[in-house]
Amino acid sequence: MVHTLTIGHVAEAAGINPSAIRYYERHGLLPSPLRVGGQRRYDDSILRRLSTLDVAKRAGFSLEEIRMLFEATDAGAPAHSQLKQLAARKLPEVEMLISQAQEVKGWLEQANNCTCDTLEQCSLFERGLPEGPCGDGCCIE
Amino acid sequence: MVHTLTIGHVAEAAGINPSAIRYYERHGLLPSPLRVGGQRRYDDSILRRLSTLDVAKRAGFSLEEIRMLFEATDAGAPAHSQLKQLAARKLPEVEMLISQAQEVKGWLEQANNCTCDTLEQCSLFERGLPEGPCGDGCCIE
DNA sequence: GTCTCACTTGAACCCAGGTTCAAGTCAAGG
DNA sequence: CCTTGACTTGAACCTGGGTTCAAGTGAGAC
Repeated sequence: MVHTLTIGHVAEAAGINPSAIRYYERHGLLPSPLRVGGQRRYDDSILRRLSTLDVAKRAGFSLEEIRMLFEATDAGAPAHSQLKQLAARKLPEVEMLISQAQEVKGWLEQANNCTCDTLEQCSLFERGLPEGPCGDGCCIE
Repeated sequence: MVHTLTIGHVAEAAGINPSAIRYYERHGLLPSPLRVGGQRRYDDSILRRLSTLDVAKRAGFSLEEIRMLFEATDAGAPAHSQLKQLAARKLPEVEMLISQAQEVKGWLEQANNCTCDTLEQCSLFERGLPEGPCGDGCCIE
């Protein structure tokens, strides 16, 4: 493990912009790397970290949540328990998102059969979709 | 239909902030109301309009899309054809959202069974979720 | 010496959908 | 006349996840 990768190399290998790497570092998602002449130098382990970060992002975790996950496991906490905690928080959110999206899908399919000439007479806009248990507009943007 | 409602009354009746009503008006989603001493005065029809707006928002349309919908139907275009056009654009988006969210849900459920001590060894982060046909992070925020 | 290239930094900007703020106006009530 | 309260406006701010910009630095090639 030699520290030879510049930020540009890492960015290219990970398929992101250098600015994103600096952003992650500033926000505590990546450790401060060695510096050579002021420039960041990385070893291969950064790539695994970035890939983990990417998976976690796509799993719906916010950067703040990922930061806490990294912080805890870096400090020696067992990954599985941290992960379970996060998953337990996220699962209901995702399930809600899915059920809301399915409502919306049903509404859109009905819209495809609409024959109204004006929006005022259209029953699709009568009360429309149920608001969902999480209040207005928090699930579908 | 008398124009007696102030913006505050309308806001209360619709369950939104007066600032939101002004915001909608500025962005062409609501017609410019009568003014009495500079103040906006509305009749009941604004409530139907706001409710339609709300349903459309919850159906996943952006304010810009809703603006175009209102503009077209206010100009006499048949609502059903405008609606179908919008729905045809939105349906694939919503379906994609649902399938992505279901992937995420599956991942989270597996995370609940994880026994790894470190994130590095955890196969959930190996390649993780598929990227989905719409590229990185466009579907689940 | 000087060219170029990749890097460094902090600050400003982007998106949507509003909210909040400061400063001003209007009408009614006392 | 003065206060109070609701309204008016434009401008600035907020969220998250970065990108872009200006100005500067370091190192290697010529």
